Amino acid sequence: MNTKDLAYFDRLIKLKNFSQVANEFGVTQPTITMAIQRLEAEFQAKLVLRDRVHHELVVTASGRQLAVHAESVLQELALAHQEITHLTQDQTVLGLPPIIENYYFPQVAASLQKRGMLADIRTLTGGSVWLRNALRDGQADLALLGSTAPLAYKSLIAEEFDRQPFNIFVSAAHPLAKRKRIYFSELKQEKFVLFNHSFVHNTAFNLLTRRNHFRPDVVFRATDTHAIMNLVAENVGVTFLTGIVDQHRPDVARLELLDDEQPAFLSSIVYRSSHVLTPAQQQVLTILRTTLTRS
Amino acid sequence: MNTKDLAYFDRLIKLKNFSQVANEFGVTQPTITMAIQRLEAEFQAKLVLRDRVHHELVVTASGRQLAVHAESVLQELALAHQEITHLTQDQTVLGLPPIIENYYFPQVAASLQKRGMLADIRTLTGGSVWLRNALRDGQADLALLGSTAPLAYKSLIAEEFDRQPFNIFVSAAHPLAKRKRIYFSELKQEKFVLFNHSFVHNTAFNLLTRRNHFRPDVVFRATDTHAIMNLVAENVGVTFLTGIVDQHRPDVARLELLDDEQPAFLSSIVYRSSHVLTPAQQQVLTILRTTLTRS
DNA sequence: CCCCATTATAAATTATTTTTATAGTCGCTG
DNA sequence: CAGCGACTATAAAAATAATTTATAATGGGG
Repeated sequence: MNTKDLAYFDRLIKLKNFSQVANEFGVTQPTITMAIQRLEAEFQAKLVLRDRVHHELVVTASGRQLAVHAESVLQELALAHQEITHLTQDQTVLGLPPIIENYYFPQVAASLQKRGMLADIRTLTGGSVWLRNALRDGQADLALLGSTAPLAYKSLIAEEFDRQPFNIFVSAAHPLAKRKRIYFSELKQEKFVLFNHSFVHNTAFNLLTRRNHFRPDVVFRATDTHAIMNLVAENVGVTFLTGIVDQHRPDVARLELLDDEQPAFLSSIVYRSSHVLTPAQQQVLTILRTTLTRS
Repeated sequence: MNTKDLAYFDRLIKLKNFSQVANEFGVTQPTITMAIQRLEAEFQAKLVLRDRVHHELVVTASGRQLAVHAESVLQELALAHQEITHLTQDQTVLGLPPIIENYYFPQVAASLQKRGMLADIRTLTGGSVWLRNALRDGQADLALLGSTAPLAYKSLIAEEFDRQPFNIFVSAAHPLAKRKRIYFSELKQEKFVLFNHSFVHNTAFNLLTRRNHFRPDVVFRATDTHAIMNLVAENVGVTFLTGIVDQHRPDVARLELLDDEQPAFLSSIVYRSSHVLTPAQQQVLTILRTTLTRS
């Protein structure tokens, strides 16, 4: 079977139009007709029904079933391409969420530089949720990810190396600024400045708001710690971040949370279980482990 | 790309000999040479090195990486074939471990028969561990599985419907037969007759022996409850089974375990998350749910 | 040195896919 | 209701791709 046929089929399921699929792939329309016929012969089943009455394309149960597998076959092959490209170029793509990039990466970078390995590393920045997908899709080979619970995905191997509590940051001008510790429930009336949705902070934050039965007033979401801190300093709102971002700013105060069973920010080294690490990637992994794991 | 090439490659990685692979597929040797060259061109990387000196075939890092994905592509396609065959024949293959087949299935079968659906169901018998693989590989569409912990596999959906403690069964002639309850540690000196390894009972049993620091004297392993019970009745050994197998035999006594945090035998309805259920399979699922879930 | 077991290469053959050209279906519209 | 437009199907020809046949190349061992 030709994987091209699966690619045609995959698009057909989505576009529901033979001619459009043909266009997208730069082939003629009968090519798609023939491809589908080949698949129908191969699997001995009708995959799509041409319902001319309601002029739409109906995907049969078999078609839906094949679509599921076609997609993962194509995904698997794309992954193979990505990984082998990185492999032959002896390049390592390391995914880093901004908080981790700021706090943990400098030590790692120093260690890598000493061994002359920093040049072979490309970093990829994004929220932990987004990076987890990038890792799965082969855009990254290794990643340092944040999470609120230990990462347990069959396709990924995660090695936790740190665990930090979340803190509340308020402007020095804020009435709460003189407090050292606070219960989350005391923040019901506050305005919040938070990370945008692809960050795990939200998972933890949502857990706490749910547990304390309130709908937080989120006035702004940003992608960058500094941006958030600047807004907090200006008293636009308060924020919810890990202690490690503490920049010792005189205009922002950090408060610890007093709640029981608080969520924590776990940091892990993560890579695909299906990924064959190059010697260089293996070395990067070792350096990450030795640099980050606190004894 | 042709999946045939991946199949050739997959075998080549294992056999490490072009001619043998050609033989297995009933093609000539240059076919394999060409297939590998096509893949090497496609992925722009050497996949195997022909080391004539030590006359063996060396798989490169890229080759190993591709092998991982090739295998899962082929597996995915085989699965698609299986599932679509079941789909078009409107057949449901239901996996049942023998204990569940004996205890839970009769009620289900009655319910299915009433709706005239029993004929479209083929059952597949085996230990829970074996059946889980059969389910993954598409040999079964649905299964009732036993486990000691909730089943959590990304590729499978499991709905727990019952939870039973494990019991000890001894011959009526056995000194322990007059007891009603017992600690597992009291069985250190006993001989055991158990299920063979593909049953979850062993997971639970091993947990208890490890926790109580002893190496059990397992005199026999069988695949069938009746066989085990007969051996127990003959005082060949004692056994470790769920209470539900209780056949109210006068020659065998059942003892409850007094240990804290005992493992339990969980029964779940399981199916592949990637599987598109036919209306018939959907119905079977509903019947399984309503029949098995105790309110 | 020749033979054996391997894998590679090239040309011929065979198989498969794609294109070109055209037909069929159905709904819509004047 | 004829004709047009938006679809998909079919058949023959053309273009590609895979496989075979025949033979070469490589290196080890008798």
